[in-house]
Amino acid sequence: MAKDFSTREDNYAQWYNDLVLKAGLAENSAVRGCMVIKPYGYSIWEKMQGALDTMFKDSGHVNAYFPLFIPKSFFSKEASHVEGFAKECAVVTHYRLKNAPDGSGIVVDEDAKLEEELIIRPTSETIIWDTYRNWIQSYRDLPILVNQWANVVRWEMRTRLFLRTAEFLWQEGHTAHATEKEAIDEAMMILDIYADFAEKWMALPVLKGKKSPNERFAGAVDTYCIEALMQDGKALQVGTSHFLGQNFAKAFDVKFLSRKNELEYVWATSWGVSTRLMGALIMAHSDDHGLVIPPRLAPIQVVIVPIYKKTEELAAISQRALAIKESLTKRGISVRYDDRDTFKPGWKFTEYEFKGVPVRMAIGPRDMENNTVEVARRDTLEKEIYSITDIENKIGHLLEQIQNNLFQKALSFRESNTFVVNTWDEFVAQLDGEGGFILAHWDGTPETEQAIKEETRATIRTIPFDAPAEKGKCVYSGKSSAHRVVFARAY
RNA sequence: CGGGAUGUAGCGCAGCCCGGUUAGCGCGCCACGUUCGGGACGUGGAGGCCGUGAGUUCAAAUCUCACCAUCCCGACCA
Repeated sequence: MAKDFSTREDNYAQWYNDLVLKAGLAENSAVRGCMVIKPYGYSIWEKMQGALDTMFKDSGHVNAYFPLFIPKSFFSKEASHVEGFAKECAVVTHYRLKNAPDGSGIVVDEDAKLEEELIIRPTSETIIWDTYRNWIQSYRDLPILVNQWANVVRWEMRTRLFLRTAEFLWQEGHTAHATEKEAIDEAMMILDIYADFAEKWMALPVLKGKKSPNERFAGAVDTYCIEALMQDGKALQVGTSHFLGQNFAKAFDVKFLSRKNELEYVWATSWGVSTRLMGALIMAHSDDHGLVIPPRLAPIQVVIVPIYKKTEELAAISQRALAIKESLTKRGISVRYDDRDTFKPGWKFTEYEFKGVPVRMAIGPRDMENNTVEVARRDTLEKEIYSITDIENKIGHLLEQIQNNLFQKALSFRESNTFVVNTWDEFVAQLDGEGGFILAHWDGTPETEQAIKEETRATIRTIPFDAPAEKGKCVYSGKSSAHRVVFARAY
């Protein structure tokens, strides 16, 4: 099949990397740890943005934009927040360059040193809560339901395209509320939106739950998350929603007068998903033939390839193809008609397969005679001859079917890779074998979680909301536990 | 930041140990012709500061040192 392309079994990490590069999604840039997102990759991200943005707005949120730079002093106001991010911050110290006196090039002008260094945002809680102080005086100013689409920078040690880059794109929601309950409800509602998006758009089944204290966001009271399982048996955190309590309100002195005329601190949430979703999408569905993109996120949902020997044939085929394209477009399906004569049909087949286009149509002389098209679906690689009557509805249904099939496939993969484990030996054996989600008892202490992590590299991915009550003994300490949690090795 | 590996044409690699004409090969690219229902073939052609910088030498892709970058495995994280 595709040349120069690793298989999953062969080398999973290499397979992923090849896929991203060769399908034209992204590539490494001249800047360490930062990627160039190429047009095809970016168009998938735009689809994700579009769907999420609509969901946020439908639930009452509005978009705004805050600065890329944050004064250093803001960072130290929330103690655990600074501790969590200090080690990975890019810092701006000067604002001017000059020619080197010895003519060796451009150097930093030491006279242009900033009074106070600026941090390039790793996340925007601090600058936003500093701003909210001015926006909030009364309970009537609440809630504030703001989202921002932005880039952030975290100086990561080791980067991987989409999964972990020094600069990444994301959205971060920052809301302010009058009561604790309202803030928790908000954080939970957003988690539902994320889960809905993952399952309905990305065809990616996710577990919803709470993070253990060790895995909690720096500065949060509680972190809720959605967690997915990748094909190599490793977990990927795809989205988080944090209940921040009054931590940031206290740090930035954001108070409001309640109905009872009492001065109270504001309750907060923050939540985000990033271009890491691209990594999740790629790893969840793709195969050894290349990318597989769920129809609802595919920039091109249907590609039509003409097959002809002589140019005279092409005119008639094109007429047919363009008519089909128009009827599909009217039904809201995005179609590309690829009549380039510079590539052969076989080449195009492989190319679109590699790029994960959900449906491919071929129209040749036989089809012209029989009023048919050959339809190939990317998810199963099956081919079928369709009559062109009512083609737009048939293709519409097929796209829905593919979307559902991808979700079901991912779901059954997750189910068959979720294991109930009761002893430490089983626990270790499972991790060293096929991996997957491991349901095990945990005594609830950070010490045990830390010890397990050090010995096995596995972490508690989530404490599922729907975990049934079940008395048991911690796999590590043997102490009692009320329910199972989800362990896995993670990206 | 620790361990390992790799930087030679757009991509994948050979050459390096053992220094010596014009640095090769496959794919891709360009032109023309034959092809076109699963990555076609022929003929001709273009394309290289051998990662960067110092050094050793009459002579460096090749030897030495430093630096930079990338990938893999850890620690950190969305």
